[in-house]
Amino acid sequence: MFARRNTSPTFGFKPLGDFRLMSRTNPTVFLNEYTYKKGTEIYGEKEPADYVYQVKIGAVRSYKLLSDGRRLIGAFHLVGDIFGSTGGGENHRFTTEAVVDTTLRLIKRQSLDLMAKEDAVLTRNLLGVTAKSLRHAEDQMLLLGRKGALERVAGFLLEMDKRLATAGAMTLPMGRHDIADHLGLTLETVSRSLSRLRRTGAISFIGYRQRDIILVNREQLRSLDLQG
Amino acid sequence: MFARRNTSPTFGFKPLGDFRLMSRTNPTVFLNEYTYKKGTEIYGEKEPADYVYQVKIGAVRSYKLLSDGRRLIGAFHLVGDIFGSTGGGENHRFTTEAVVDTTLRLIKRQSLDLMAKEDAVLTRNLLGVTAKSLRHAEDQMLLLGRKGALERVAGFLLEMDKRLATAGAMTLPMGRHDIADHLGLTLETVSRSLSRLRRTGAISFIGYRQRDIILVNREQLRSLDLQG
DNA sequence: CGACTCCTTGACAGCGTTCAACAGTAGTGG
DNA sequence: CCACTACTGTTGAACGCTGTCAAGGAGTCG
Repeated sequence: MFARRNTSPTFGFKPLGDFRLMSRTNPTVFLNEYTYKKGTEIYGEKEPADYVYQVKIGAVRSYKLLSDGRRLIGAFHLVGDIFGSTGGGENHRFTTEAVVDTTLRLIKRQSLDLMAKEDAVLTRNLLGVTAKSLRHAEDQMLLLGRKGALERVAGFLLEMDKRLATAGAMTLPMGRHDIADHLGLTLETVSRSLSRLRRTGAISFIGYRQRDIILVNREQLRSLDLQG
Repeated sequence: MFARRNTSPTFGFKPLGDFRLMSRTNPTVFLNEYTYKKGTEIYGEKEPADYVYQVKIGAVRSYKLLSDGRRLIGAFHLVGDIFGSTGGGENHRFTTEAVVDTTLRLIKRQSLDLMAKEDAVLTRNLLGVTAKSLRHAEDQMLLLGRKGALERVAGFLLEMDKRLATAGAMTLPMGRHDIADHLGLTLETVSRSLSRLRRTGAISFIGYRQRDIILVNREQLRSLDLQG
């Protein structure tokens, strides 16, 4: 159902200094860049975690599957986001795929771990990355456990608005199916919720592209998406 | 609805060496012990995170509320568990309460942070605690987003069985309402699911105490709780 | 142009919630 | 120690939100 071919990543070697995990005492961490075509797998669940990644261009989904095919997308990783860090664990806990054509920066985790043993700054940066993932997961638990469909979709739009932040309108990189599997809904319910938000004037689609969305009334969305 | 009186904790001063976060290079961390009566708050969401805690006796629930009163219990902390670490953040992200009369070990986070600045071992232990919380939250997302009621309850029983591990039977410290708010269900659905598991012979209650449960057929429970 | 993907919309079913009644237990105060 | 009350858990009935099934439109790609 969700089977994908695993295309070899395009190779691109390049030392770069923009990685947030960068150590201060050991600033010469060499980074590779790879480009993944839309839909290709970056790594699989339970595979050894050899790299940590940062999104340079594109978007990534990381998900878990139940044995009968049900899928939950734990997170979308957008430009600038760091993912693949397991917080010390040996294996990945999610499968990740490129949502669209995506370029990633890579750093070997082995060298990272060796450095972290003697580099408190780097370790604390790793802690920061892990803590950020934890905060997101905690909020997502509340959403999945206790919010209705309209609240989930409204909350998702507000989050994407913050993270994509392209003046006025935003273009969602992912389709309805991905959104549904992130919000614990079906794609039909996501579609109906979006239509309802459009009818009530909270959002607006641009032209025929159903992924180009304007948040017309953020206040209305926020009132739908109750906070703690 | 969930209002509780905040009883002052019983004071008990005691240096102890059993805290897993303990630094190797700085082994003289002094710990306090406090006892909280059933139902009392340990700390509130958004309060400054001044301490990290370890459960010595009892059980703790940590939860978030929506403004209309809906509650999601993100985690139960049982004997030995460490909680309250925010992974570097300044404020707590959950409210925590004692589920039953509970004794905790405390360590001042300020001293922890100061030490961690120069102590890579301690920082990596903090990272380990945070990573463990993250793993639990990730599994809980899958449960809340994609599992049915019976699967959730079966999975919960198996998890509690592992963590409580009292030969043969286990005594759940929390009531149906707490279980429901942890699993994203209502207490009625939890009760019905448990009754159904009892009727099908997967579990059994001991005497009249509905919190004393024997997992008669773990294999049956595992087949209900699909894994990835 | 045809096949495919993605999205929307409608009709209907089902799972879990809501509302309600009841029983057993624990807690409280006389 | 008992009576009273509150709390906890179970069960039933009806409702409603979301899922399932199905059809169709619009855009994309070869």
